[in-house]
Amino acid sequence: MKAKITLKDIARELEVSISTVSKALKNSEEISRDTKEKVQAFAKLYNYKPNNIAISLKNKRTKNIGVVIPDIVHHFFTTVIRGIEKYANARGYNVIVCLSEESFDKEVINMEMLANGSIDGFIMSLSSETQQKGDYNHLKEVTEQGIPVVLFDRITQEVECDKVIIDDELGAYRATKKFIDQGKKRIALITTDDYLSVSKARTKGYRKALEESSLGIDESKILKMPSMEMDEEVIKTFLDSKNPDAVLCVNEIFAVCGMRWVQKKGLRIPEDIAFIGFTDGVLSKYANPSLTVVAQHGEKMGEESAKMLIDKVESEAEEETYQTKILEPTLVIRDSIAH
Amino acid sequence: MKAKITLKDIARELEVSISTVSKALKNSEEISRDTKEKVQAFAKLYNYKPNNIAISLKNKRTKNIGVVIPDIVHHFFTTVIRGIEKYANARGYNVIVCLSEESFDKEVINMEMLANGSIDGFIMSLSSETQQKGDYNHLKEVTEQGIPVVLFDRITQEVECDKVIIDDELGAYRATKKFIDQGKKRIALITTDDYLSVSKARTKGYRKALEESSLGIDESKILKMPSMEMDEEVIKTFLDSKNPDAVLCVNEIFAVCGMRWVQKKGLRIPEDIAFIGFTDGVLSKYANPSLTVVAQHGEKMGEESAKMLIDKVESEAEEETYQTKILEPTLVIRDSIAH
DNA sequence: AAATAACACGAAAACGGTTTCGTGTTAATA
DNA sequence: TATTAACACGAAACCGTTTTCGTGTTATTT
Repeated sequence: MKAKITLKDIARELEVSISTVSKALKNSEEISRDTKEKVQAFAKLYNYKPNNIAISLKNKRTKNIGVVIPDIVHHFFTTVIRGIEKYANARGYNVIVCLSEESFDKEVINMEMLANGSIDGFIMSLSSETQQKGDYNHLKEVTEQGIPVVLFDRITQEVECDKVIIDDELGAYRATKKFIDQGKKRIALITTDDYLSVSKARTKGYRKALEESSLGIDESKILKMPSMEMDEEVIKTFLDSKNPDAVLCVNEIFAVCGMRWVQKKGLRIPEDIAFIGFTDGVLSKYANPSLTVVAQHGEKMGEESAKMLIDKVESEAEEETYQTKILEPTLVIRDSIAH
Repeated sequence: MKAKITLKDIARELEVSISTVSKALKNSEEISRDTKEKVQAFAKLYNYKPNNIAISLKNKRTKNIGVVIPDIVHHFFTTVIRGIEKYANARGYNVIVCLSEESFDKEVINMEMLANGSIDGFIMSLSSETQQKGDYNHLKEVTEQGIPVVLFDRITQEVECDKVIIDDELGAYRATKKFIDQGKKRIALITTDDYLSVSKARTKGYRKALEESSLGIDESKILKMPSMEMDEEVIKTFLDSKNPDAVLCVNEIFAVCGMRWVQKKGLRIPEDIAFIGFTDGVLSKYANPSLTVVAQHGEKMGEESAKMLIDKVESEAEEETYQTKILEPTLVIRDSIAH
């Protein structure tokens, strides 16, 4: 086992000072060509690499960014991470991933763990519990400490920071409009409770489209799933009793479950009943029939978030100006609707 | 913006030395009760938290572990990360995720980035390119530097380190056996090229089961997909020409595509043709019909890997003894086979 | 020959902690 | 009263860098 070599080692071996070695390796004008060559050759020979931790301590920059998300086993978040990772890596940053698992406490603990020097900034999406509680003090604390934060997707207006979202309302609006244009009359919505910012926005878009049409809103055709957990029975009962001819779902899973059930009953998709979901994940692509979805462009979202964060981190100026970037959702047409 | 407070700040304010503050906060016996109370109260009031970087530099432990995987948008790897994260977090470690994206170069670069003090150890799964090249010098280098490494799933025998795998051969064997027991006669295999350690093992299990039976092996019934990318046409042609009555697939996607195609042709699943895949992901669960799979227990694998790594990191002893943990795969029976 | 400038390098502080060892003060002992 | 022990704290080294500033040596200028 050959241990890592340090500046001190090189200095001792070459009988020069540590500062000389440091400067020589940085090709400083201060050092003679002879010495520089000697030092650099030696460093290469012994594969010298500066210690990241020491550098971090010195310039108070870790080149790490902390990502706190509710759940990683979720296609959307996974793609966001990929976007973040790719972009951050290209700019020399590493990504520390923490999972809140939809828990307020874990979110707080994770942030505290990272906020003591481990990272230069946060990218995060709020846990459902946090959104329910409406307690954002942990966020306010880190921003007050001068640590930049970028919120994405599940955000709140109560924290002043950069944000990246997709226009969920618009996405739902367009999807619903699509149904209306195709002559669907009994358009249902399967969503979750309103405390999730995204579900709320999607419901709003759904309502808006219906209000603008001659159909109007039938409150009974809106199913609010009590939890994030799947409960197939609830969906089945809902579909059986309301008998919709089109269903908008706030995620893939609700849609796929719904499709499976109505097919079992002998209905044809999309002739008898059409489906549109949210999130362009593997499920939608490989479902039978393949599912039309409102794509959220997670990877793009990750990139944008990372860009905003790193730009802020690296900007000297302490501007107190924050922006919210709104990405446009797009409808990915597949076989679960007519086309 | 209130900046973070340091030991020095407390010392100045309270007119004691830095060492006294440090000791007082650690409840050292050396310090009088009076002073301790005073310091602790002050620290709490100003919400003092030690700087992680400084501590890391001092005791040469970062409490970070580096995870390098080929792809994060892949259910199996995602569950592994979750397992790692949960376990590591419980023991006070953070997880830095790096993506090799199946590229040898990125794998090397990522490891070099992290190996300079940023992490205490690696958990990784080899990129396909690395397995193809058979070049493991980057791994050998870090282990020689004394950085512990745990390889999982996609491993190699050429590097001496701890390993966690599932018994892929056994999984494939059992799945194939299942087909045989159910009276299937034309059992096909859809796999990838052999350079992936897992595909190789699975193929071996498939062969073993057939050899033991009266059926024997029909080489033409083995389809090696040229790349990781999906190519539906290849699968369709294969299924059409070989007309199998059972198909074992090394992942979910091959299986789901196959199912969709044969259903379109009017075949019944599982009566006319049965399917078993690998990886117990969302696809299998929500496919139509739901897919029987060999579950790989990614989360468990992640936990085990994290446990092995952290144990090694924290063990003072420099034992040069490595173990390979083999997890048992289990068959998750769903509607794509008779039961 | 003396003054000045350029050059090449080293000493030391700093980042924020931990830890060893030394020391001045007080209390207990002989 | 002199000696010793216990107590409470501080100085300083250390982790591995970066960076400022000072300085001795040589080369250039007048």
